[in-house]
Amino acid sequence: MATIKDVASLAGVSVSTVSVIINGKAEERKISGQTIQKVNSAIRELNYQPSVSARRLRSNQSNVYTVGVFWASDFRMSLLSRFMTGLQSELMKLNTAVDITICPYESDKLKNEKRLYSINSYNAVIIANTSDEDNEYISRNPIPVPVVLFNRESEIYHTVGTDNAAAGRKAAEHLISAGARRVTMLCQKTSYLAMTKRSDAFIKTCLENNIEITKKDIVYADGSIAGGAEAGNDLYRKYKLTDAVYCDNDSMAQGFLHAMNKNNVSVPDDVQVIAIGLGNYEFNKFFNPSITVVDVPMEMMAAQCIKTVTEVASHELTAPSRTAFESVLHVRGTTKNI
Amino acid sequence: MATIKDVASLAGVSVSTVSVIINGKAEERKISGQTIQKVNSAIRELNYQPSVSARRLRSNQSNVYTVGVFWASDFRMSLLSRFMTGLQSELMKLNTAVDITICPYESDKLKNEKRLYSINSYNAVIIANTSDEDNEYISRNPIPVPVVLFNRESEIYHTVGTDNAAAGRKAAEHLISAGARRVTMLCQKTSYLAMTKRSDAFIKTCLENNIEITKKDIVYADGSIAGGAEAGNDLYRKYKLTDAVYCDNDSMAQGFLHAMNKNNVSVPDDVQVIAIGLGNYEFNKFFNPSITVVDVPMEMMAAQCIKTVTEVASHELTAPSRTAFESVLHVRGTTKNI
DNA sequence: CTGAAAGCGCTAACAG
DNA sequence: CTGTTAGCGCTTTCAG
Repeated sequence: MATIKDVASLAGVSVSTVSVIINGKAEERKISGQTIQKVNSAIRELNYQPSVSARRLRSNQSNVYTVGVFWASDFRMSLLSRFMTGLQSELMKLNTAVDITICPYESDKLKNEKRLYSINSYNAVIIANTSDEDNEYISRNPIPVPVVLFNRESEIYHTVGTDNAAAGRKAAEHLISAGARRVTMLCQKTSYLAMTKRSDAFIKTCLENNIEITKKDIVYADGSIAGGAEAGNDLYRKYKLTDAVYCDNDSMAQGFLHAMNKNNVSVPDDVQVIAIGLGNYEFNKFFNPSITVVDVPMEMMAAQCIKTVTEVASHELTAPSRTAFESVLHVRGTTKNI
Repeated sequence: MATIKDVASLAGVSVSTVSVIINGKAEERKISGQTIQKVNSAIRELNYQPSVSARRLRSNQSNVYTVGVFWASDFRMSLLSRFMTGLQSELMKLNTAVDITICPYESDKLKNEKRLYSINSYNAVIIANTSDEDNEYISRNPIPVPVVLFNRESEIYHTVGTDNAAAGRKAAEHLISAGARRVTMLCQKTSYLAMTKRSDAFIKTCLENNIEITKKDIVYADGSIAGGAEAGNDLYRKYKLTDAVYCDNDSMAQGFLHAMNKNNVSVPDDVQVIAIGLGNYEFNKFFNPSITVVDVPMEMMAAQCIKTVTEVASHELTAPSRTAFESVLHVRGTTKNI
């Protein structure tokens, strides 16, 4: 990367002249047109980019606290909005400037993110959506800046999450109280801790109520809306529809409901549906039919991430902390009200 | 903001000692436990934060290009995902490291964003969702770093957008070809250029086809799903439902459709609905009923923002450029197929 | 075991 | 009209 010095020497002038020109003060300082020309062509030739770091440092405004948010770049991108909304609400309460840099990463490839393992990138990082493999990696290879892990568990990092087991249990309890007898689980292909916890609790609660869930009752799909629709169509075609379906996320539920609608399967009369609410609250509430969810309070969790980050920054927090928020059941149109 | 120097003098040691300790090399360098204690308590007392700028500068291996994305912090936050997906797809093609910092701002208050008017914050900025007022402000007060304006117009900045007028026209043409005779427009309360362009073209096209749209045919709502639902319920209660409704965004359409569903109004038999597709493509496709939209290619536009930014950076672009992508009509279940 | 000092890229005060 | 230079906060090499 070319520096201002390189530009200066190529143009045959001093650095300050270059600086003056770059910052649009050429007129004011009466730099000759010729010099401006020389400098500009040097800039172009070297493809010079001013260094923001140097400028920030110099301008003493260097104390912007910079947080990197590592977020999976797949279909979970659609959950980013809700997270950012939560972050923002908390950031507004702060009187310090905080820069939020989004670092999308490929699932299972968190190890390739050099910015995670450099002290030169961010003051702190928030890591979300880690797969089991990613989690394993970061637990073995400590990250050199403060970390808040989102909805996962860790021995060495701060965590902010929800009571995933309770969420699975709540979903099962509601389905059972609504009269479900045979249940199908719609899960995401790629396994991660939060899902495992929910699923285990769901299965356990069902079993306690004499509903057995075996391998064949679990369907794996892409975690997207399209994935849910595909699974729904598939179950319908193969006459495998049970009287209740648990979806490990709301996107799949939306797709599933679309498939039911297309196939004239009545919800909740023929099939009841409950989902874990990860996406936009309104999407579920206003879907046709409106979807019963155990909502994960993403905004509160996001806000807590910022709180934790600032507490760490102010050295109030030393040992890894864990904060969990309760998920909340919203009974709506896809389950029966008995 | 305390610096490493302050820490050093409070602890009564040298800067380098502090640095060594901070970076976990105390063992390696055999710093005495006592010194470590002194330094750590000084750090805590002064609430010391290492400056990322200084670190980045020093370790000039990471001369990261930093782009600020200014995005309205209201309900449009839900559109951020789609934008980020587009950005990311383009960033991955690059071989340079680019940091994307999200700067949420309050609509009409862009003028308060100091980071926009400082050369010390970002190498370039992308500005989205500007209200008319915001646009007016930034056109009068030139921003000192390269700017790409998203889906707006400007004399002085680069713009990336869509053919808004064409989008409005396409929506009208489709509605007309589907047999609409009396049309209601559902628009957002806060006016902004893209909406105005679409609306004007929509109205004009209707008029050309002998459908007159007067003030009373235009309903203003909050641009959210809830806003659309409220407007839908309101129209129903007041017997003001026409045979076709144009929604200036898909969120409002979803809410509107929910209201229709609740009130047992059949879509598209009783009311046809078409929307401008700003949000997630899948949400509209898999909604019940699936929604006919004129889709704004947000991902492509986002990708182009990055392209433009890099072209500006490499000095290929000098005069303000404008790039526009075509919106595309997806005929689905909320309009009749005649 | 600890400190002095150079230098990352940039801007601005001051000097010619 | 243009150049010299100090210094922003930090890390690291080299000397004690």
